[in-house]
Amino acid sequence: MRDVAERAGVSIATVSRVLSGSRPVRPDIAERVREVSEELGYRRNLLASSLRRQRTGTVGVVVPNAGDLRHARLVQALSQELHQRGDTVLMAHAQGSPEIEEESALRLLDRSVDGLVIVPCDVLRSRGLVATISRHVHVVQVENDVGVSGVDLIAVDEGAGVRLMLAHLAEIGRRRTLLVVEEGPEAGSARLEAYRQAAEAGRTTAVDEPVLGSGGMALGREVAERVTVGGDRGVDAIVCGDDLVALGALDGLRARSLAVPGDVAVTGFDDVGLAEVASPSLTTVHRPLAEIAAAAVERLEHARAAGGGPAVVWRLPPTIVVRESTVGPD
Amino acid sequence: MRDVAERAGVSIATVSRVLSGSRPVRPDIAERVREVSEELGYRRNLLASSLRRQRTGTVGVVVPNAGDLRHARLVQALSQELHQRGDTVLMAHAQGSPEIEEESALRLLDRSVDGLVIVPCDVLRSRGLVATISRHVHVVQVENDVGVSGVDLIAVDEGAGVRLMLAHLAEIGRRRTLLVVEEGPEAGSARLEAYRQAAEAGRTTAVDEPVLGSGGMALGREVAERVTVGGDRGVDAIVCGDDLVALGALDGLRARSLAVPGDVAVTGFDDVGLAEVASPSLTTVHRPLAEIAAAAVERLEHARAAGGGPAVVWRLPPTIVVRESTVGPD
DNA sequence: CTGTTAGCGCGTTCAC
DNA sequence: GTGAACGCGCTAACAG
Repeated sequence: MRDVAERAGVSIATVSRVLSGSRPVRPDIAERVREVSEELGYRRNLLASSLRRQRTGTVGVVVPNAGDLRHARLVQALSQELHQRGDTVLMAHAQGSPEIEEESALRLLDRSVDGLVIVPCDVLRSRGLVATISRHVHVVQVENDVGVSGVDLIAVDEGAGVRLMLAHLAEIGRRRTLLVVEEGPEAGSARLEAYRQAAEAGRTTAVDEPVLGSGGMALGREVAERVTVGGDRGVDAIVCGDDLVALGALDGLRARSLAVPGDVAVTGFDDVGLAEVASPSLTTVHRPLAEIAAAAVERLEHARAAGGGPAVVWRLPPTIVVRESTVGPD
Repeated sequence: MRDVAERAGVSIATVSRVLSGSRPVRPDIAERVREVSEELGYRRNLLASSLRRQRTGTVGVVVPNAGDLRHARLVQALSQELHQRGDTVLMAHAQGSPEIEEESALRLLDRSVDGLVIVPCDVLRSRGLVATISRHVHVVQVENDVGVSGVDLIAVDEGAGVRLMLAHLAEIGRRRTLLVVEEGPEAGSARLEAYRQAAEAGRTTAVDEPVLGSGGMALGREVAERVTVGGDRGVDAIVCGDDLVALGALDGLRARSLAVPGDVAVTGFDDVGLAEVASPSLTTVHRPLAEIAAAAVERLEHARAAGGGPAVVWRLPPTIVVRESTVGPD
């Protein structure tokens, strides 16, 4: 920076002002400074800048598992959004372990991130971590709520997703449904609740008790292999808690030579890459990751500008994507 | 840090030495310092440390598209590997555009990353960027080679993958193969070449000219719909350039009510999540992402320790994962 | 082994 | 509008 200042015949402070745009500088002089720094290939050292300004222009992103498509897409959306605002992403992934999550998150803190968005990997065991870091930096939780007061939460409105799907099914004359969701305190219960309410309100008919289980694809396959399909007592649509389970269901039905959606419709949840490559492609609830990312960044921006303010809880409405598994040729 | 020094009755330098472990300190004193800093909840400011040491403990990772499963898994593997070494990941994704890639990478440079691993998004148009950044920091390219001398390259040995797959097929009596790959200067040609050589050497029979095309799933579906299967002139295995194409092939064959692998086997390439959820599950070439990540990190470590040294080109051998689409029940 | 001091490269007070 | 000097928090070099 000294070199640039000398070559441009100005002081080092002027160079700083031109390059950071922190204060007005005479246009001709500014132009000259820019030329010289271009010429010398000079770039300011953001480390020094950050140290001085107490702001780094970096945001920490912590996800349970970076290799999972859902989180990968979220990171992508966040990264894109942050890039636009001139920020850089410091990424960490918990590898499914609260211990690693904690260590990673603290490391990001040590690097003085301006904000942190985290998908807590365990609703219970991540709680202390979120409480701690939220005392140092603005934190926004995504998806999972660990229940620390004063911390933002951005999630999708799971209940709305279920209602949307049931409405679609009702519209195409499928009211004899079976719900299959993965167990877990997280999103499953909200969906279950919404489903039960819909059944009580008569917007769908719960042919059987909802199936709770685990095992991803295997769960769906298993259910599909034993469910009674068609007729007065049978099911005409299997509503799955995520796309992977739905894939399993498709597989199980195929093994029985049942047609989808001819004999029975199948629906998923997430729409993060699996649904469109399934065969038949899956009608599914689309998780609005771009909107989630935008909302998270908006909250960080807000905190930066307005300081504190009360925490918010935003449940964003998902949309539904209709594909072959409910209205297809079969 | 001053506070800690005072409370522990030592100098600020001693605190630094204890916490960074840069020099031996008397054990009792060290213990006391650690206690005090724990007590005060003190954590050293890595920004200041980095500024002083000219090393940040961060590594930049640039991928074409963070939402793509292949790159997501790579980032995951890298992140894991780097976490172990105590490093943090600064992530950027190019969103498919060389311009954004360039801007992102330069930003990472401005943040003084210790090293950079990049999957160049365009073999031609990313060249200048790689040349530029490699003058400032140790760069390791992954997958795509932009052809700048002196820059490491870690990739998978595509030819070996094809040979492995053809050997497996031959072993189960499938020699009448058809190759279907996506066009592109990148990996496709290496596979094509390996295939042709195998055909000439009589290790497989190319029933027809290899199909080059684009469109992912649609490409595979289209080929499957028109290919002649079985008999003296037909195909008994479709070898696809990636799992998505293979998925399309499965779909196309299903539409014709042909059994996989009964009537014809299908194989993929990548094994990053799609192959195991396909139905039937896909026999595929496994891209060794963990090994690639480990190799990349090893190179960075090497550069850190040994300084320069000549650049390396490592083509890692893939493995083959046998699933239902070649040896299944059908 | 420990303390003192200088300075990493900037942004920001102040005076002018 | 511009320049000089201080300090962000830490580590490296030296002296003790």
